[in-house]
Amino acid sequence: MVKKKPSYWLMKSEPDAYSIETLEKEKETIWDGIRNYQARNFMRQMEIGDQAFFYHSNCKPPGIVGLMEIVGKNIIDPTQFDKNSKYYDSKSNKSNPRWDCVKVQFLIKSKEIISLQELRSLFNEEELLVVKKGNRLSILPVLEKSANLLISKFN
DNA sequence: GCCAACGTTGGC
DNA sequence: GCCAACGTTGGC
Repeated sequence: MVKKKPSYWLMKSEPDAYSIETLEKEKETIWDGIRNYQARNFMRQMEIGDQAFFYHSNCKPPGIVGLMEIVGKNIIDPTQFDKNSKYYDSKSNKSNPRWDCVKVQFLIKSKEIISLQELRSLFNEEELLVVKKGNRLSILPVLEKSANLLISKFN
């Protein structure tokens, strides 16, 4: 059987909420709390075996800190039904859940953060969407070519 | 369907 | 804290 080439993604998280260090300890997690349709739809496009760069946002400095692998998909986000969660969504219902997510597994941590500033010196907006000013999407696709360059920067 | 008001993200 | 860049909501 021929194995499909993985696609690459970038997933943002504020390190105060969930960091690469936490993922390294826990080994895997479900990427819950996504409440943006475009970001959700990107997760639906992901396939098992795809890889995703872990991006620390809203911190100093922001940037790429590691790499993960997609190990599960179409997972109902449980926080949408949890009234105590900040991600509770009163408009979602269990017979037709609005929010689902993927499960990710820790692969590697970058020796040093690849800061947004450095990313801007390496890529233009087309080569890596996260360098676009004002880009608020928390999940983005990454071109294979850009992914290869990024991975080579990890050591 | 339009659009104003409002909310959120996230860099700086 | 400021603000740019959107996404969402709701009146009409």
